[in-house]
Amino acid sequence: MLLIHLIPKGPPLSLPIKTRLSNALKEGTKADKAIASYMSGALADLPFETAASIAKKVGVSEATVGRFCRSIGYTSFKNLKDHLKGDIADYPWLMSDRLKELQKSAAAGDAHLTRGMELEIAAVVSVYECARMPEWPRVVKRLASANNIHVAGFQTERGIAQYFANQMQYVRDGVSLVDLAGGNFAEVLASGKDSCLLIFEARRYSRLAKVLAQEAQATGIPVTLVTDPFCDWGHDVADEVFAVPTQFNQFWDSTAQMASLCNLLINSVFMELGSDVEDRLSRFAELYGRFTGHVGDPVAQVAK
Amino acid sequence: MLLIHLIPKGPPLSLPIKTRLSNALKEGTKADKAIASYMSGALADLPFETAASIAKKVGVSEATVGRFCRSIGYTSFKNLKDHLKGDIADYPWLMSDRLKELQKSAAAGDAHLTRGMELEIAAVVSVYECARMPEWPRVVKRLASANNIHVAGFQTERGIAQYFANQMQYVRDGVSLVDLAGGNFAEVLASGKDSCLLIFEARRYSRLAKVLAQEAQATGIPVTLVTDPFCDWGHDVADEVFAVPTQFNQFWDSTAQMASLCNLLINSVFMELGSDVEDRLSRFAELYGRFTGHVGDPVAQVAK
DNA sequence: TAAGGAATGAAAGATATATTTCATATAGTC
DNA sequence: GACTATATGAAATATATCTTTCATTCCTTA
Repeated sequence: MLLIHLIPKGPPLSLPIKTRLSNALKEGTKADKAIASYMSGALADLPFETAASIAKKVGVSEATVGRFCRSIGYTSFKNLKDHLKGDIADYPWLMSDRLKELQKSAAAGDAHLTRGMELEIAAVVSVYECARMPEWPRVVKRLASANNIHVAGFQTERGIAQYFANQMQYVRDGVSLVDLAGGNFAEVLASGKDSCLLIFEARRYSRLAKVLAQEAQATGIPVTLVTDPFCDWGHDVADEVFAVPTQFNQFWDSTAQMASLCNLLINSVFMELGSDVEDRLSRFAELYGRFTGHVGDPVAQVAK
Repeated sequence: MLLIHLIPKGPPLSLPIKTRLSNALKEGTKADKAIASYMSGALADLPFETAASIAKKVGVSEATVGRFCRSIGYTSFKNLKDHLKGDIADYPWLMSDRLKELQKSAAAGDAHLTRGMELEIAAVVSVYECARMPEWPRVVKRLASANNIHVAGFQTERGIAQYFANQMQYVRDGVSLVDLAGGNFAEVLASGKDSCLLIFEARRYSRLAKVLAQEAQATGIPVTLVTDPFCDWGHDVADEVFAVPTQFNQFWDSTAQMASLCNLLINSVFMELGSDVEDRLSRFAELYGRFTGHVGDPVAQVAK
């Protein structure tokens, strides 16, 4: 990168922005690549960004963003945005445009897929409805205060359970993923008074989930169940049941949106714990070193 | 119009912008109407405009544009632009009563949450856009035909990787989750010519993902990377990169929507494999007995 | 058509955003 | 490993953008 400012350096004439970005992706400096990479991945968001907001996200300085824009041929970030408008005028920024675009291409190919997307969006809405249910705060309080949290998921839901457990472990101690290695659920059932259990279940693949819930409840451990809308036994064996839609026009059910619920739940617990958890995250940050300096990681987020 | 500034006057919270504009078009003052009219006609250009630029076009003063925005419920023109991003609410299938209900209760409680939901919905759209990218069919073909599929995810993404692997295992043979137990990636790198690698990564928490990708590519194994939009090294070490949004107004990033991409990918592979996989699933169904008779499980779905 | 209230624009003030400078860090070269 | 050139970030500066104040205009209504 040159030091002479003010003069756009890059490809002098109007190449499309995408081309410029992918050139920078190959030839640029480290920071350049980072910026170019983010920009090309989030083209649709660019109009809403500022040099500073991008800088923060990719972890470089505001100045560098400005310099980068000059290095690929614009005079400034603002200038880049201006060109964005005309340069690829048909690129959709507005969600409604993006949806139209998808529907258009669906007409050619598979409308099936677009219908699936609509269902999946509806599922997201459902998930956020869960967060407004009267039992939600109760679950959150329990997950924040209990001594032990056991998280269970079998078959295809094991991944979801693990996802939840892994993240929750950042937020608090005493979170464990229920393991079947021992052949029974001793770890859960013997874990003392102040424990609770969160089960992810769907498709009735696994009888285990029901058995576990029953036994836990018999032992006096509160049970929260995240399942699909077809589960008929949930309310009998769980203190709270959250139903997440799973049918999105795909060849079989998808429990993907349970992951969204996971994060929502974790976020609520984080809020509940308040500053306690911040200390914890700072300690983690030191531990891992590599956390620092990136927005979007716990420390940076908590700090703000 | 009131003279009290600072307090947004209009419909208190999250009605779609179009609705607000058309209300203003009926009820507003002369200047309001002019602005509303221009804005609704040029929604797609708004991100590039400033209060001043609109003022000039419409023939009012800068101040009036600001006041107008406040009168329809935003705190400023900039605030209006912010809401434009990810504003999906005027899509008929989203105008479900449930969504309206949520938005209403958002007025009472946390608009924050509803805003997060909108962002998450936008992420779903992004995911489905991935499925229309030119590299998508290539990845699908590879995942359908390769001898071995290695799936990797570290730290918080391990759960996602597991989720994908577990489901993919129903669809085809030779799917394995990369394990770090051995301390290296021998299992992947020594797995022969016809292998491929799918990595879930985010937040730069894990250097491992990059190392793995590099080594795999050096060995001639095709690498597909699913990551967040902030990954700056993806394009260097992966044959295909899919960026999934991760920031939903929560205290840290959420990679939940990667799970949605997982299912989409699995579904595509299923389609690619066609009837082969149906046989496989039937065999599974017999094996597990308990599958049968339930809507939403593989057999029932495939049958229909 | 005069009076009062609301709406508006001009300009000053406040804030946000971008650029430049300069000191430091980094990468490449011998 | 020292030298050079480039790249980078922090802080200062400049610029753009938005908000507020206040005087004026416009509208309504008696």
